[in-house]
Amino acid sequence: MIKRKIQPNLTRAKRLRQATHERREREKQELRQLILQAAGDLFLEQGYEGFSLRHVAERIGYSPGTIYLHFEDKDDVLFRVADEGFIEFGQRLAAAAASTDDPAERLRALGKAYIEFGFSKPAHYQLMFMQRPEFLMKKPGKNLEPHISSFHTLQQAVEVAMAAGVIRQANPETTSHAIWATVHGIVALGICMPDFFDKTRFQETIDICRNLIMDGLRPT
Amino acid sequence: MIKRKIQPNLTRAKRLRQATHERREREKQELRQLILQAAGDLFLEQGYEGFSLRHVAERIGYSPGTIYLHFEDKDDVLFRVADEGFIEFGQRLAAAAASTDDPAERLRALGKAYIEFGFSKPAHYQLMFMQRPEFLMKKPGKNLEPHISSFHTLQQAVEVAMAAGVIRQANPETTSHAIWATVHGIVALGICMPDFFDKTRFQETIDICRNLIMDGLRPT
Amino acid sequence: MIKRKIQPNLTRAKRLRQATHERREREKQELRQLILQAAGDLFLEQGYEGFSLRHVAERIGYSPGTIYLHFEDKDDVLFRVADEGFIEFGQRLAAAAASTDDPAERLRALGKAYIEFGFSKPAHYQLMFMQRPEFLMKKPGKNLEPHISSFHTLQQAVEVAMAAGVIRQANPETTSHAIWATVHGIVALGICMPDFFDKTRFQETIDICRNLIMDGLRPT
Amino acid sequence: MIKRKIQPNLTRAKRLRQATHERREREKQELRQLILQAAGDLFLEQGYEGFSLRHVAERIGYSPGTIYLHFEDKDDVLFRVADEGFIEFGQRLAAAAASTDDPAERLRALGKAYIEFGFSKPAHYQLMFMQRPEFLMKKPGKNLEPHISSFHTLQQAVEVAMAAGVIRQANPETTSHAIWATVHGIVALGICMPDFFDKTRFQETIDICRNLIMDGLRPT
DNA sequence: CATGAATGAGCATTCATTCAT
DNA sequence: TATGAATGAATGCTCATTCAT
Repeated sequence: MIKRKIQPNLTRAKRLRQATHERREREKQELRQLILQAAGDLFLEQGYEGFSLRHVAERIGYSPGTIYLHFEDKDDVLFRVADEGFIEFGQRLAAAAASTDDPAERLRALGKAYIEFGFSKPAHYQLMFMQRPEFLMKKPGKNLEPHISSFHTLQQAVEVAMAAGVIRQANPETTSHAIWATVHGIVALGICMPDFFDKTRFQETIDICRNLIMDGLRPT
Repeated sequence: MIKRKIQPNLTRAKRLRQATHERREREKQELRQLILQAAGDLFLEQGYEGFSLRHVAERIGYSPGTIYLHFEDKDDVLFRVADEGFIEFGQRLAAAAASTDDPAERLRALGKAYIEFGFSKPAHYQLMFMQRPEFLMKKPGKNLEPHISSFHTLQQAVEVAMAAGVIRQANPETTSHAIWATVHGIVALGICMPDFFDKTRFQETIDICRNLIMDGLRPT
Repeated sequence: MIKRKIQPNLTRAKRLRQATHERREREKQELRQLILQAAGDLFLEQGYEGFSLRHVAERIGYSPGTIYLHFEDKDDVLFRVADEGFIEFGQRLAAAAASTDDPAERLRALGKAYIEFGFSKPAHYQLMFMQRPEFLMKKPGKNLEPHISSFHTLQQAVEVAMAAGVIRQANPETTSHAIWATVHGIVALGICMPDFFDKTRFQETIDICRNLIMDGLRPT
Repeated sequence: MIKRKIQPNLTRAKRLRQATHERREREKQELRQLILQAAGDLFLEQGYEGFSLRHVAERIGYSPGTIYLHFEDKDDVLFRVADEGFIEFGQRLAAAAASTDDPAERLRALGKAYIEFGFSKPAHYQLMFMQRPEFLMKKPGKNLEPHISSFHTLQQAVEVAMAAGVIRQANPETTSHAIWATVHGIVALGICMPDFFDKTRFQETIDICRNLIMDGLRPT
């Protein structure tokens, strides 16, 4: 009798604890996201130099110490911001690659996706490829793909395009790197010197670059 | 008699003062150069945020205040580092342009010079085109050409090449920008991720990029 | 049963938190006061230019940064010192004005209070009326009276005395200013040149000044 | 023969040396004055805090070190600025005292002169009586009257006025101090809070103060 | 006499990080 | 889990002063 009475109680307590734990976990993740969000914003507004954990904390209404409950240190915050960027970057590239079966079209879609990512998340882009390039090689955690793997999508598309005779035969890796350099150049200049290029003129420059790649790699 | 005696004395004194002045001026310039040199080195080693005037001073064995005898403030030091870069950059491009009369060859020479500059002066390059892009638009002093004028050389070469039918007709400005973006991409990646690209593989990538430009712009 | 048990616990916790919060608040105010106290002392000892936040911090045994947890910046510290002065100043004048109903006596009481304030808080007085006179016009915070309002007490007493025929009819504002100037002169000299006036002689000088005002303003 | 020839030569040389020495002395004094002039101006513009020898030197186009050839240190420069002030102050008071034989009129003239000095040389006045009051007691040099002696003029006028029955019998020293305090109050407020008192209103305040003194001291 | 280079000390301020509560 | 107080180190910059030339 006593058991029966207690057992369900225990179970209920267990469930409660479970639920509490879940809620806490969720809240924790939410705060984590809040921090990363604010960090990205601040980084965009103030640049690498002006970025400080104090400001991030102030912006989200928490004390500076709180951040250390969710991240190891300042560098970890930055790395996680970049990490988010790499995740979205990978998704966008994957989506672009999957959007068509035509090898040439796929290359164009990848370039477009790359550039759109850069301009839609300039803070992340700078962190990922300009300010802290070592983040690219760092594994974000156990059992997680390294950031660099985002580039496999591009290299695979290049290999397919070569096989299909759309672009000339060459080392697929260096060819991918050349394409990467070109789109990176476009994005980097566009982000760093927004005043130098006016919008319509810049789109024209992008178009030329795309032709550069597509025509320049055409089989002879 | 007296005159004869005194005159030479005066002249000698004059010469001495002149010589002293010249020596001082030379020493001053040397220290100025020393500071800029150390600043560039430090910038390269520590990155933009790790860069501080105190470290520069320490490195050259002077007190922090001394730097202010030669430069207005921290930003002035950085700007002068960039300025030096722009001067050499302009000279290298000009030399490349003058090295041949063949329009296509000239374009290749310009690209080569650009890339070589970037890799030989990576600290300067980062400052000029990545960390402080506004330096590009700033005039270094009265009666001095603005930094941006370095690009005229490229644009002129593009115009000549178009006129000669070496590359396809298009807006010369946006075409130049596209070429710039491509070479910038190469240099930027190469500087930021030296570990990612090994040397021989990277030269291959550069070659592909050059072909990209030359073939991609070929008249249809 | 459970409820009864938990409720008191919650309440106790609540009380604890409340108590903690109050203690912290108290400690915070105490440190704030400690800083202001030390700042006043240091200001008095070293003068305006010798005053530095570092010294204040050192004197109270805290690190310089700590001061910034309690005040915005150096100027804020000085302003708050002056602010404290203005508060006490206003209180003393108000008490003096309320101390008697006789208009002439009230004027005398006000002068006495003014002078006593100046000599009891010389650091504050200097800040308020000599070194940073602009503090007089600055409002110390939202919904708080501006410092200048401390003078209304004097002007009102002057108006009352005029109405009562104790002092001659004239513009009450300029008359107040003249009285202010006289007492300010006494205090300023007394503070700045403590060695010049010995105590008993100085009290005599003060007496003469009081007579100056009371007799000099007597209706003709 | 030889002697006759040489003697005049020597004399001429002597004269030349003498003349040179005089010119140098004159130039030296001129530079000294230039420094003091610039120091006063700078002090007026920038206040006590903002005053620096570097700025003085820069303003007159000399190097900072040069000032040390003419003054002992920063404090000496300030003292000499004050010294100049005391000299002019004494002269103005003396002139005012000599301007009339009427004892009452003389007191009025002295007050007027004091106030006019304060407002015509506010930088000097502040240094002399507010920022560095210890300068008042310091002797400017051997065989030179101490600054404080400027006040004898006032005290003598007070004694004469008392003897003539224009003001009431009392200790002449403390009576002088009371007068001093009143005019100092006027000048100090007028200098420190120029925005607080508008011009015409302030003249009225001055008038009241004069009446305060003249009427307040009238024999009973 | 005057310079100009140099110093060393000092200051206001910011920040990443720690830790008791 | 979160706070908030505190620190210690760092930074850009200014200045009085010295000294060889």
